[in-house]
Amino acid sequence: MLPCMPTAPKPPSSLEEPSVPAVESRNHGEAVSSTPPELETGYYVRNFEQVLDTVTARYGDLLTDSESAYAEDFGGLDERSKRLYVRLILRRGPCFRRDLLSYDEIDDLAMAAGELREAGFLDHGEEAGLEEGLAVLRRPELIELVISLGELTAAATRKLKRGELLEVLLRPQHQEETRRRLWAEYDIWRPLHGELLLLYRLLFFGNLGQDFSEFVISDLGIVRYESYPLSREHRLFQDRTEIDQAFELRVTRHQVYGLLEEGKLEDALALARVVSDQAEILRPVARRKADGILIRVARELERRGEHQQAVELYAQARRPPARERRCRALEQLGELRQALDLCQEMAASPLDETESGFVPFFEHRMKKKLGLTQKPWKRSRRPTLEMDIDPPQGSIERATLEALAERGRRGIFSENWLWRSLFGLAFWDVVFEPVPGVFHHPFQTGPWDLSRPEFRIRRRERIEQRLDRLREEPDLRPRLWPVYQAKVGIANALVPWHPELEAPLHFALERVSGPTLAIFCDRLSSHLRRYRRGLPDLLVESDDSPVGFELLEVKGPGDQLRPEQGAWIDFLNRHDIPTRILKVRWS
DNA sequence: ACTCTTCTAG
DNA sequence: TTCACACTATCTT
DNA sequence: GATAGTGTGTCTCTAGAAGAGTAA
Ligand SMILES: [Mn+2]
Ligand SMILES: [Mn+2]
Repeated sequence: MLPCMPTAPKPPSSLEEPSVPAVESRNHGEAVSSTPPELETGYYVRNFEQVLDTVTARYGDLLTDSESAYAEDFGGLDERSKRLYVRLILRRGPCFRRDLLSYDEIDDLAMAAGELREAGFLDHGEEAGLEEGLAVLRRPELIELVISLGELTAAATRKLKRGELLEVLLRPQHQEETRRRLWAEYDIWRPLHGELLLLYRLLFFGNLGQDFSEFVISDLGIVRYESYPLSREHRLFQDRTEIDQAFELRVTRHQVYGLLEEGKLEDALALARVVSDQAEILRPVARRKADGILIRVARELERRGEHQQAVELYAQARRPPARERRCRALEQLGELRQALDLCQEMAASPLDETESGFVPFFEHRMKKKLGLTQKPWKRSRRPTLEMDIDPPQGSIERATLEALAERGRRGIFSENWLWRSLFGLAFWDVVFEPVPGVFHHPFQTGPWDLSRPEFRIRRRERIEQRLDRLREEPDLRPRLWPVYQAKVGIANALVPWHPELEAPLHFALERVSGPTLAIFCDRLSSHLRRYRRGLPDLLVESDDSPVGFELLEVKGPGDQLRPEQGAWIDFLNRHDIPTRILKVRWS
């Protein structure tokens, strides 16, 4: 791990604006924003406070005293101290060297630090681990420190890398002296309560993948979010238990991944067992997270040949591929009967296409091994086309597209993005409809339930109506093009806006009819997470197709069809949208 | 002096 | 800070 | 052909500063 940069880059000296601003179309060339992006001084404090205030207002009754005090005490600081605290707590740290800190907009760092220390928002980091403290030093200073310990000569340290220098300093016999010298020679500052802020972030965003930079990139127009009314009366977390579970699960996941990285499977397993014990009582969203941890650890157990333990963890996880993996692990254990039973359970109610695709052959294999059948396994056949192609230069899909074009068949690389985009455009207003409880903060690219079956269920009427409309409209352009024009550039989980996608989108809009699109949207809207994968690679013109085009899933040598892909191919053919596998051979 | 990586700020 | 897809290696048939 | 493991790009921004590593 590399050190945090101990420096605080100066704000860029204001560059001279050219008197005649160059005409630059940023943001995908939508209307030129006339406002030169500029943020007021201390903008980051305002954003910070907005998060604290929102969370306090929405979750105040569920917060502990110390959690509430965090926001309240912060509010009591003066502006200077707030700025310093936010500057530091938002950086990687966790420790900083006083001599390398400098912010133009904070006039008196010492005074700010003094107040922060008094209010319990800053310390000298002596409690921090030595490793974290040492992270504030650059390589030359580490060398100096190593030499001062008398362990190595200057010459001997020359070639050592940063990590090796740290290793020397962290040796048990040197730790005490290293620690003493580090804190004697450097004034180290460490902002406190990062863990409380993490909780506030989780409550504000509902995840930890988003952070304060959302405010900035949004204010600057770098990312444009759709505007929708927030549901203030609906909380993402219903009670304290739910908050704790969500938070704990994220912490645990982080720990588990770290442990597995270090090869400490036993410790990871211990954590996984704790998760496993409480998996039953988790609500769906938390349950998914828990399942992810269980599956990850169980997978590692499988690799080590610990199939029995893997089976136990898989048994507590719901989401795919937990059952498939459990079947395979049971097979390894020789528990063929159990494997078959589980497999038939899956057959009765598959959770996704990996499950329904797995069931047939595995069931057959178990029956064969149990002596319940003799028949050989026959794979289901799908319409297939073969083609010889020259060079594998670039992607095989592109090469195939060119080869088809040479034969007078124009097409585009469509895969998942095209159909998701068309779905997103055709249902834009439905997606952003303010259904209660699905919009919690201003930086969402879609409603909270977009990927789940609830999306369809909760908007049943409107979705059915829209599908009916589509079924009446041969030409999609009058409906979708205006949406495209109006919304281009606005962040939407369904719609990527790369400029180079515009041409293929046009190509598709000229050829895909409303009734055809309705077939895709019907399926996608019913359970996006389940159906967003596996769509065929190419959309190609076709004269003898009832819909004017056909879809092709390109398969090179050594690439085989995945269950989700097979499921889409079968589905589309059932609905009279010609879809084939195109096997490519090198000529 | 060079490339590569990480981090920050807006 | 994931997820979907493809490629490669290895073993089995 | 089945399976596991790995690599790639990814609409969750991006220019620029500075450090690390390397080589001459
Ligand atoms: Mn593909
Ligand atoms: Mn393909």
